Formats: sequence, structure tokens, C-alpha cells
Amino acid sequence: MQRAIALVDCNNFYVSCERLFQPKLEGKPVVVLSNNDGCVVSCSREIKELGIKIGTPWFQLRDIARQYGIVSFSSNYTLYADLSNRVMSLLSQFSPDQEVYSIDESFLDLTGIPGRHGDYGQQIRVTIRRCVGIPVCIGIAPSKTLAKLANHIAKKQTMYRGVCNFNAMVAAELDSLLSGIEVGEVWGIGRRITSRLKMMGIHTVLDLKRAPAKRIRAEFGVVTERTAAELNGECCLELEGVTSPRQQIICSRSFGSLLSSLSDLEQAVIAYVSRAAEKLRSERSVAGGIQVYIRTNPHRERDPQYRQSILMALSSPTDNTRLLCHAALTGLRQIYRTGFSYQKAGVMLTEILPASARPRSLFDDIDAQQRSASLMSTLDRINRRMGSGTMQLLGEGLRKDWAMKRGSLSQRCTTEWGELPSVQALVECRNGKRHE
DNA sequence: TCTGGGGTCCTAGGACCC
DNA sequence: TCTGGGGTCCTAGGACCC
Repeated sequence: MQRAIALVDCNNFYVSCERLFQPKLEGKPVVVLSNNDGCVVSCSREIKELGIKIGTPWFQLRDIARQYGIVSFSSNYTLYADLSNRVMSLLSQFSPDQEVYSIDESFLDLTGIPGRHGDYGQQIRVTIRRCVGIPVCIGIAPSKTLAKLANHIAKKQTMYRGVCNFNAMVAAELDSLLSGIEVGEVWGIGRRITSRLKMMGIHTVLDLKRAPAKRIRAEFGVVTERTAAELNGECCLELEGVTSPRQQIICSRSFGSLLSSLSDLEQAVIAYVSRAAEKLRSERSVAGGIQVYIRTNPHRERDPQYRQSILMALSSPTDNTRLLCHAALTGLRQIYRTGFSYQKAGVMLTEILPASARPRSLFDDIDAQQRSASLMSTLDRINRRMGSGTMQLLGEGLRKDWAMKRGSLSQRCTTEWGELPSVQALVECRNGKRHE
């Protein structure tokens, strides 16, 4: 039986989330910005039509934004994560085998599901739109890589009405579609490989599909070889149903303004370690090492530049925020240099293993460990219930001059009682939808 | 003035061993 | 003068993804 893998991808996901509660923004140019309102990370169709690309620094768009009345939002991850969960949970009802690939994408295995998969795809679209309000497009194909491309076409070519099924096409039709797509659009073919492929005369997806496997292997390695095989309909990448525990947890951020004092950096590092440790405990894991790094702003070429990182081993793997902070601060003091303006710091938890597999030592202080575990779980419970950051280490500081800028943040409409939309706003939402 | 954050996998090369 | 071959493990860095 032919494999049928569907890729469901939300359209301009962050922008769609914002529009959901402000339907008057339908048809208007809207962008969502990264942390610190730095770069564009999601943009509406109207923005793409203006030639603006994802990743463009926002300050470079100030003039054009005024000219075209662009509406901008700071990123509201609480809102996006909640709406994503709703989409994913609905999608899980359409297939026994789902891989949630990212916040706005999910693979579904449709192999063996009876009926025409194109119709099934339309049914999925309508359901997501009606129940959550987010528009999605769907690509269906025998491999994940081809499903990605089918999705790309479903988004670009309106004649497919949001669902493109490669499995329903004859070979010549498919090849003609593939010959019209640049090779850089392929999942797994990034900027570097694209330019090297082009030097070899491989420009389109069809060119890569037809390239000799041995040559691709020799030039680019096993990963790209697999990608090419997937283009030929060979399914090399299986769906990964259960998410395996992470191997590293990173928390890093640029500061709202440049920092130079060690004490400011210490506050930020304590805050980042706290976030990372919270994630670690939520996965019931412990970490054996913690890496800290700091850097100046590489874009300010005239300023003296410095970047350094250090990996600290822990005497025994732990999930305790205070122990992790102690290691991180020891490291930070070793790499800190005076005379620089720092723009960013980060911490990375490594050597992660399940808490149940933590090695025991003869010298473990069982009492102290139990007290620490109970302190941490109380901390997490309070912050889950009362909101993140309700209870924190004093070392994070209270003023947080370094905290990131989020100038145009929307409400957390679906997760905070205090930020629920008013009845009137909801009526406006509904009326807005009717006009579509 | 202002340029994000969080991940994974693979490979090359060095250290070390027999 | 001529200096092997094969294996493992670790780390840093590159490339990719959203």
C-alpha cells in the first residue's frame, strides 16, 4: 500500500493567532516580532506582497510601516502555545499516528485511511477553521519531504484550495510541478547547500530528484542523500510519535539594553537558569552539566567584541535551581571581563537524564535531597497556579533593568482570567468572521 | 539607537588504546 | 633512510529546522 503522509501547517501562524481576537485586522498588513521587538518572525500575506522577508530587523521597516499602516505585535508565546495545543489535539483525531513537528506543524499518517485523501484534507481544514479559527494548508505525499513540498504548493497555488495531494497525480504532472520549484525550498536544503548545488547545475527540485545518489552522498553526506531519496518517493524519515526527552535545554535572551556590570549579568543568568531548571523538572529530568555564555553585540562593529562560554560539570546530576545557579555563577565569574557592553547571555543544561536514572552515591545526603525536591515542587506549583514568576530567587533582582522589551504585546486571551476578552469584543470577533 | 530563541544531527579531527 | 593499522570516544563546529 502506498504511504500517505500529510503535513498540516498553520498559515502565518502567529499573525493568525493575533487576528483571531482582532478580526478587523483581516486583510491588513500585520507582523509579529521576535523578543525585544527585534526582527519580523511572522508576517501576513499583505506583508509578503510588499516584499518584506521573515528575519528583517524591525527598525529597518519603520518608514515603510508608517507608509502602509503595518500593525506590529510583540510575540505572545503564551497565546500561541495555547492555540497550538488546541490545533494539535484536534488533529490527533484524524489519524492514529501523529507527529507534532513544531508549534504550527504536524505530520499525520493517512496510510490505510479509506476514501479520497484530498477530501479528507478538506475536512481537516474546515474542522480546524471552525473549532479553533486558524487557517491551515495540507500537503499529502509518500514521504515527509514530499509532503512538505506539497504543502508549499497548497499555500502558493490557490487552485488547490489549501490541500495538495501528490499521491493523486501521475508522474509527469508531479515532475512538472517539481521542476517549477527552486531546490532551496526543499526541507533540509539550506542556504549553503543550495549555493553548492547550483554550482553543480542543480537548480530545481526535479534536478535534485534526478541527481545520481552516489554523487550527492559524496558531495554532501548521508543527510542530503536521504533527502534526495525522499524526493523519489522513498520514505526514509518515519513519523516520530512520542517525543523523546530533550538532550539539552537552552535559555538565552538578548537584554533590553546593553549591560556592563557583573551584578546585572548575574541577575540575568539566575533568571535564565531558573527558567531552564523549571523546564528540566517539568520533564522529570536532571542535568549533569551547565554551560554559560555571554557576548557583546556583534552588529556594533566599532565596539570592542568579546564572547566566551564555559561548561561547568556538576558533582552529581541535579534539578535544583539553587545548585544549578551556583555552578552557573561560578562559571560566569570566570569568563566575565570588565570593559565590555554585553548584549546577550545564555545557559544550556547538558548531560540530561531521567531523574529516576540519577546515579546514587554513598555520600548523598538523602534528607537534604528530599527537602530540596519538596522546595522545588512547591515553587513550581505556585508558579503554575499563580502565574510564571510569582515566586523567584531574589538573585534575579526586582527591577530587572535588563529585561527584554515587548512594546506591543497582546492579551493572553485564552489562558489568563484577567485578560479574557470582553463580551463586546467577542461579539465583534463573531461579526468580523461573518463578513469573511 | 534598534538585528530572536531553541533545538537536532552529522562530521572531522584529536587523543588515546592495543 | 625507512616509522602500521584499526578502533573508540570526545569535542567543536557546521548545517539545518521552525
